[in-house]
Amino acid sequence: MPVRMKDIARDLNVSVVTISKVLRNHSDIGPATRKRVLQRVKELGYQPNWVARSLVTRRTYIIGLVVPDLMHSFFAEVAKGVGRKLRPRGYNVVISNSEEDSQLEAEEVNLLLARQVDGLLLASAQKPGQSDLFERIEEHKVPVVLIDRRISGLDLSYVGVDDKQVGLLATEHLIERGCRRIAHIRGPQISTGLGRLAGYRQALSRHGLRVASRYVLAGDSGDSTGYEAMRRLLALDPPPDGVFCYNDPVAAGAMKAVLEAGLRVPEDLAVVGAGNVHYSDLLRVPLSTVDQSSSLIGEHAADLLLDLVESKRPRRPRTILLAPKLVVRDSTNR
Amino acid sequence: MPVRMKDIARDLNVSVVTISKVLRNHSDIGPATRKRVLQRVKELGYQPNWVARSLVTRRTYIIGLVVPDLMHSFFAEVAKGVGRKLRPRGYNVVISNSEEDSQLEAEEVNLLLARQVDGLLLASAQKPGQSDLFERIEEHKVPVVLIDRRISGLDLSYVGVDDKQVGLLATEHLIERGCRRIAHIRGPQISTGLGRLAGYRQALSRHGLRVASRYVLAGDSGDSTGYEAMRRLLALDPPPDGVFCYNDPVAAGAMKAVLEAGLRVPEDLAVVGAGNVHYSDLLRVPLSTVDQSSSLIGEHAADLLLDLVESKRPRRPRTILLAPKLVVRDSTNR
DNA sequence: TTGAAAGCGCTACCAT
DNA sequence: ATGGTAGCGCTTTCAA
Repeated sequence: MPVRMKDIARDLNVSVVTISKVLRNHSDIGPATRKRVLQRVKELGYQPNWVARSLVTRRTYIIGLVVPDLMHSFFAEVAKGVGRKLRPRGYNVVISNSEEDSQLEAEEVNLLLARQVDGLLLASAQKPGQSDLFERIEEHKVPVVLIDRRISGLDLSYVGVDDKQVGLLATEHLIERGCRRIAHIRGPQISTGLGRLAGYRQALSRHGLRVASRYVLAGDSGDSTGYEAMRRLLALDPPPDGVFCYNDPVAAGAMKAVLEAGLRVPEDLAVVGAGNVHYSDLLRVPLSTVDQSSSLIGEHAADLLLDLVESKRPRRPRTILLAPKLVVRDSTNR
Repeated sequence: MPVRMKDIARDLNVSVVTISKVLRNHSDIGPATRKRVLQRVKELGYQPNWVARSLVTRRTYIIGLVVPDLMHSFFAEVAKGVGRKLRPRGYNVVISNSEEDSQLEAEEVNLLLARQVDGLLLASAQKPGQSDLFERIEEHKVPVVLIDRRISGLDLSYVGVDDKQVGLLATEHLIERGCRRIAHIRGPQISTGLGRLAGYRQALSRHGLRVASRYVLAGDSGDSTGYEAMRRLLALDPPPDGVFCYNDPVAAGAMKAVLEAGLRVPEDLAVVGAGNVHYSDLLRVPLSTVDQSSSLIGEHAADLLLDLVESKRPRRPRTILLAPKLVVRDSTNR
């Protein structure tokens, strides 16, 4: 039903090959023929069938982007950055949501591989050594760039921020603002969560503060866990006077719990998040946070991946570490 | 390099057809052969090449989802709902960001059509009659379901809320809370923006309030425009004592402007948004809004589309209108 | 400058 | 129950 090259070729009494060459700006075509072909292509509104083309070229111009949660606007922003770079180059992006589940993630990646994607952008929920996912990717020889989360022991390209630095910046800021009982609501046991935790610990010990383990609570990455964790922290005696949260959604949830308990932010308890998602400025108390230049992460990752995809010979993995930046707002302004 | 059916066939001394049948659970294969095949498939980690399969079946199991802005978490939530329904059925979703630009949107859709997507989910930025986009889609015989925004004059399946009702609910709520000078920060000139505006007007006239045109300001859909628009509203004499905003991001921006001007929400000025995005509860003043069951919209749209895609014979377009629900929080609590 | 032939990896159809 | 043949729409190679 849709127009094929064959149809145009028949109309014009030329071969299919000629059409194909014109459409790909092949040089060895006479100007007259080229013009006739282009004319007819426009008349019929012909569009090449990418499935057929992909089968022979082995290039789909599809990039797979796997994120743990699109609702977390950090990842939406990364996705936007990725799209901004990839679209003008003719690529489409398939976005898969792993829901922070490594099993689901593996299935999604397998599907993407079966679809012959040209490359993979992965904010992985895998714990190290948890699966053979990366071996599969390796086998398929599909280039990968890790985003936001690194996987230890794997020599893959990576774009993200220095997470230890994130933890350091946030925690030292709290210390500098006079907090002395600083809690941390941790993230998952992946590079970001562990790195920020390490930064938190280092900041405390660097300033001679004790790391009280009861002040470190496991959460995961949503605002409801921030809320729950904060309620438990408030029940401690003495409660903390500052908290560094894994990310902004967690911090938003935590802040809600603090205010609900009748305490003031930042006077009674200062709060810092991480990620600088765009609504942080609009929260009950505008949230101090550590900016990760999310859309830049997406753009850099896309660039790195394009380089891998389009270079003929294998290239060494590269790492781009962006410097986190502290953004001070009211939630620590005391 | 990757394993093909041909390889397995050779190993096992059977034909490619046999492999193909086993993998698709075709009935007419002997249990012994089936077992041998499955065994070898597992050993080699074989995965069917979807590109090749698609070329012959004319089904890609890819659905295109076009949204104006992924960063607006309403659409991220819709996308999540869509994915939740489609993934278990073996579909992948290509998400395209049109950035509220109808030109860009048309290009994206064309690319998706060239990719032979099985169906299209479209939150369109097209103004009526603006382009031949829908004719192209029609030609390709690719099923479409419109999301959130309808296009007048087109008989296409649609899932969304009754936008006039959204405007009515929000505005009547403000009236009921004692507001008398009610402003509206409008959205773009598409069904959602126009519908909500109509609801706003109807609510006012129903209660004998004058619709002062200077109280209706054009915005588009982001928080920065909400902020700007609100500053202009506050400069009026008398300023409004209530405002209904096109959506939650606009409302968040508006609220920021109000508070910055030293006024109180809701005492001096009550604010209502629309969309009930998940962080609305966490804003400076928790935001009253009209819920649109965003992820349900995504799920229903996916269902409708699947029905269109998988039914042999053409089906009539269907419309699913979800009832908007008022969510009262502090921003109107007076 | 043009095109005939082969083939990408798979499935549909029809024999056996 | 199994497989040979043809073909999906395109590109690649090579000959004319």
